[in-house]
Amino acid sequence: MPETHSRADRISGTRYGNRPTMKDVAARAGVGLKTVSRVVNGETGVTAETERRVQEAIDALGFRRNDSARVLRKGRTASIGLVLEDLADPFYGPLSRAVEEVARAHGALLINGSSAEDPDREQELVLALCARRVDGLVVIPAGDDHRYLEPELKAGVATVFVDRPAGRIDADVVLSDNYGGARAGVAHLIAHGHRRIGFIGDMPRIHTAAERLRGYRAAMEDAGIPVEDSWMSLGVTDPGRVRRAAEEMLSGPSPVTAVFAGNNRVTVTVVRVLAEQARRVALVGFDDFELADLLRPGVTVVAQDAATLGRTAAERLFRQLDGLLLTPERIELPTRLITRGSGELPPTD
Amino acid sequence: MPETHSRADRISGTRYGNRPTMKDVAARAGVGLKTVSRVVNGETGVTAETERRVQEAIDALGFRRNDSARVLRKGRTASIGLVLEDLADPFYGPLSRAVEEVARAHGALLINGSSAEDPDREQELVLALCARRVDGLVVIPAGDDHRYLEPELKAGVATVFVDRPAGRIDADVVLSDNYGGARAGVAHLIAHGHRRIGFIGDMPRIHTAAERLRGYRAAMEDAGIPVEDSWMSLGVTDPGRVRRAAEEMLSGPSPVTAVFAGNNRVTVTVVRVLAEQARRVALVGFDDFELADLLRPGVTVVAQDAATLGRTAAERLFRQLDGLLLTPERIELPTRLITRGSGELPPTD
DNA sequence: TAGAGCCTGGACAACGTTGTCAGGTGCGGG
DNA sequence: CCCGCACCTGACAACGTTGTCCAGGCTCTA
Repeated sequence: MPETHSRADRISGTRYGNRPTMKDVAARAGVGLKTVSRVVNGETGVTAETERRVQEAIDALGFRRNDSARVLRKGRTASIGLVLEDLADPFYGPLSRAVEEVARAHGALLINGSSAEDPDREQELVLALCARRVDGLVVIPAGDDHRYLEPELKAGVATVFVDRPAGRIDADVVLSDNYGGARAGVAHLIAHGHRRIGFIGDMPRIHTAAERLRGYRAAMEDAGIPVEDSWMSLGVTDPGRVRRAAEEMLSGPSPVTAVFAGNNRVTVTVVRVLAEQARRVALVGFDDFELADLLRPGVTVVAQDAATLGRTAAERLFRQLDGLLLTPERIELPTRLITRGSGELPPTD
Repeated sequence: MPETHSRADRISGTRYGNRPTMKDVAARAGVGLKTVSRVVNGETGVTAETERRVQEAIDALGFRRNDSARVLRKGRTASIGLVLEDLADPFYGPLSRAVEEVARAHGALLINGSSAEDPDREQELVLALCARRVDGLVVIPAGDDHRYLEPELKAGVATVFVDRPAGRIDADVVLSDNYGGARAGVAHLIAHGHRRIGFIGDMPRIHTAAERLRGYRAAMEDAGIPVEDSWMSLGVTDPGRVRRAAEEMLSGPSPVTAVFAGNNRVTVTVVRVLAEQARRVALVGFDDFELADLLRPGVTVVAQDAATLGRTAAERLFRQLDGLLLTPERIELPTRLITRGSGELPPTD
């Protein structure tokens, strides 16, 4: 007989779902069902001898408690859901990990899904998670109307929004100071002598993009600089179009001498474009990214702390679950300007 | 009365767990329980009028099917588990996302957890996922003994290992050609005239690290170059120690003229160290990373495709679930050498 | 030695859903 | 006019677990 069993053996041998249950364990150990339950859950009131017998049966049968059934009985699932835009985006990795760590500390598992920036997909995911009866939700919203969550909130699903506020419902939200950060970043460029400053950002229907745009406008207005339309490119994220947008504002009738990039993906593409330019163009990006310090010049950024964002949200979620939070709040975390060279270049007309 | 309701209202109004059930919907609609089930699941055999009444009750009560109970009845959970090392590592983001996409295409959700490279934590996570009765598991193993999974495999939990093979059990595995990739990378350096080549990698108990080391040794042996101990640094990953290791092999009695970095984190740190050196040292890294092309010189790497790794594994998982795969297999994906400059620098003694 | 109290173990219902099956209604054909 | 058939609907059990409650046996004390 060969030493390795093929999967066919395994499946046909014991059909899927034919896992041993507490009943089977009880039968084998010659005890009652409830006694097995007690042993499995480490409850008191079982003789050492009985416990040994039960444990033996558990090991022999390869029994593992079915948490689905447990959930049904107990009400809580000890799992939380995280809905974000794209797990592959380096900004969300640390955020997700931070949420996971907090969940782990509370004995909960993390289910997560990517909305791909699509409101319908976000809703679909969120509702699927609610159907699974996750105890709580951390949501980085793609859509701007979350009334579909009303029944869930009523039913007691803890919910915290991150990075962008919820739309048309009253819920906790943890976000970065996008407006203040962008404003400071653009002011930094102005302080270094720039007046024709370009802005490349995402669609203004995305809250963060709108706020950063607002910060850009505010900084320009503070300095009394009228903004020309050709300096702004909104709703542009894919590399090809960002490239074109950057090239246009660099070569137009009143070419910019500096660029403010609305997020990390945009920044990276702009870096590429600027590297090809003959003249030196200043750059400040929103979001820090790895190796920004190793580029020549180093890239000056407005940094937000994704991990802290995630940790703060998750902690708030569990405080909700403990019944400690009564009123939805808006928590805004500060950003930090990190100067590395690209934002300190003087204008070259 | 204020327009916003406090969370206290919501919770005390309807206690947690007091969600409407099909029974409630049935009572309100004046129909039987099973009829509600039929409507909710889109089964046939319900009058339009009855369906309308039921739908009305559903909307009025904010009913949502409890998938936990459904799972209990049906046997499958339509969810799969992904256990990896660290979600925050840029290598795992795309992998995780790829797994998610495949899961989504099969109507399944993804639960994931980070093992933090700790075998105990890996086991804890895997077993927790099994207790939730995930239909399948994609595991990037941290440990090297997976016999604890035997009962689960017997019970029919589909399992695919990724990036590193399972230990002491017979299971599907999808991995990159670490040995061949490293060998090609080091051979590339040798072809450019280097003989004193350093290797900085992770602990050899990690399969990928061991394979890459083996590739390094093979390439050196192919060229008839005896390897000196001082050129190798194993089990080193945190930036501080990588830095020290790199500095030592650059300044020792027989200083290296080129470095092969065993993974992306090591590569990045080595780039930093090399940037501070007076003489030019060649570098080839295992794993590609964003912006590698923008550095001066661009960093030559042996690239593996994390997304393909994840997609391949997930697809295989679902084929297992469909009962189509009978024998565990080992699938090895090729790597690709991407030359960007750093690996083509000549030796400078 | 008898009664009280404690400890251990088991029977039973319930969690919310779905599969099975049988009952009831309306309609068409023989 | 009645039978049979198709169609719709609902009662009931079952999924695997946990909470409640009770029975029986033991020890301890008066």
